[in-house]
Amino acid sequence: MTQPAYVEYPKIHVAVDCVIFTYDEEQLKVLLYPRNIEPRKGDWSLMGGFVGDRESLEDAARRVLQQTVGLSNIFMEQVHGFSKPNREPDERVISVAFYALICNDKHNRELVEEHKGEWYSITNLPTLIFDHHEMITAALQRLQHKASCELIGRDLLPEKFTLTQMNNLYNAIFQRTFDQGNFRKKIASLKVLIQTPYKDTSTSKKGAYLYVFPHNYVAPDCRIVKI
Amino acid sequence: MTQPAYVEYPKIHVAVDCVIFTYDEEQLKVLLYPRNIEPRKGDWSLMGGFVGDRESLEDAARRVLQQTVGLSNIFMEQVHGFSKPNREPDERVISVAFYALICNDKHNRELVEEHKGEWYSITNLPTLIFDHHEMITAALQRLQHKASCELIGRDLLPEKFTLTQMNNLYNAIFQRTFDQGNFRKKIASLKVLIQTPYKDTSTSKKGAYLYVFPHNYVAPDCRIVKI
DNA sequence: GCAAAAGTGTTACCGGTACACCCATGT
DNA sequence: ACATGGGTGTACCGGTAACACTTTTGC
Repeated sequence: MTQPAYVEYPKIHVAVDCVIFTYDEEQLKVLLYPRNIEPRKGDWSLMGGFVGDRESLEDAARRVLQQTVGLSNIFMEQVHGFSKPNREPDERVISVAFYALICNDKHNRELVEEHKGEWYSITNLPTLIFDHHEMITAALQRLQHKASCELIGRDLLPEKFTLTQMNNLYNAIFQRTFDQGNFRKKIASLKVLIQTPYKDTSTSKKGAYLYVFPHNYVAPDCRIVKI
Repeated sequence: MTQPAYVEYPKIHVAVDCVIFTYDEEQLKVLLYPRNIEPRKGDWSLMGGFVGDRESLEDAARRVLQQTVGLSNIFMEQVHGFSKPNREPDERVISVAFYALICNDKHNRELVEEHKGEWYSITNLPTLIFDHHEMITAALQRLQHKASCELIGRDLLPEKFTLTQMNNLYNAIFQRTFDQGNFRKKIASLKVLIQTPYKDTSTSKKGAYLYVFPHNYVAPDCRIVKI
């Protein structure tokens, strides 16, 4: 409702924090930055930023991503609002977590290094400030859910990729091993990927066909279980 | 990160809006309130409220629910943050939607009537203010997802209920018809409900056994599809 | 007896899983 | 020729869907 007398109610600092995923060295990785002030100096954190007066949460997240990895037009999704009154020690801040998917070979490495950003595998995260670990956990769950409803990879793999790479990406996302044969059959049954005439011979003598997503690929509706 | 110089950044009004679901007359219903000021006077809205200085979003939603239906300890879940700068015409407000499930026969009807609240079937919603329709859509999707991962109903059905009632609840939530025989088999295979010796004879001559949830029922982990 | 809702049984099919096997090729 | 990763085939199992059937009881 939010009806009368707005002035009676407190205004609050609102921020966004970005869980930036990439896929590199057969691992799902998250971009982290070292906190450079006390308290918790040296602990790691997600990149974030405050929401401006005329900015939506999504706008703010896009701005942070642009400033962080130098990319616009990247996949991004709101995850959850974190709002415990004391979640930051110095000031009341409500923060909304987002996650983003970026191709490992497309982002601006200089920009990341300039701010001392480092990529950590999700299987081996360092100590994080505040509730940032919860944010990553929630973001990963969302990513897993998305990956279980549709074939992802367009935003994480190179433009051309082998089915083995796709398989390994899914292994990394779900932290388990999908059977090679069954995985390939599943992909084939989806009929979304396009096989190119090219082969990748870097990892095998036989060479593996490279595939691409169709340009107009839109994910089908989420097909969750029935009951 | 949200690091230095908080004072440079704007503070913003933050609100919560509650999508309150109930199950009544074989329909999933949402509680709505008429807006009593211009603009959009007479249009319907969700019940909401601003977030206090020392309150989490969840605390604020619980407070609104208490004030609205007179119940505490009800199931409730954060859905999504809505933040377009112009989503409310008069003032910048970021609002986080929640959904809640309440038993139709347990809430405080006088309190609802006092504020002119009315229950609308999700299949027949009136015109709503701002982005409240989006909020309901998003909340319903969350509810469907929850219902597809675990057996819900404890918060929507009476304490004792028949399998037909449960079946109809699922029909209402998913807006489709689940086969009677298959639904019962599925429920049985879950082995969570407890059959009581009592029968409900109000809707059939034969009478249908009443079931209850076990007191310590906790939903199993979400079993989404594999790939 | 009949209508109406509760409850059971039957069968076909599809998709997942496990795992064995074949293929192409550089060394 | 053989090791290596790419790629295919098969057999089984369980869950789902469709639908026919039986049971109970009030009228």
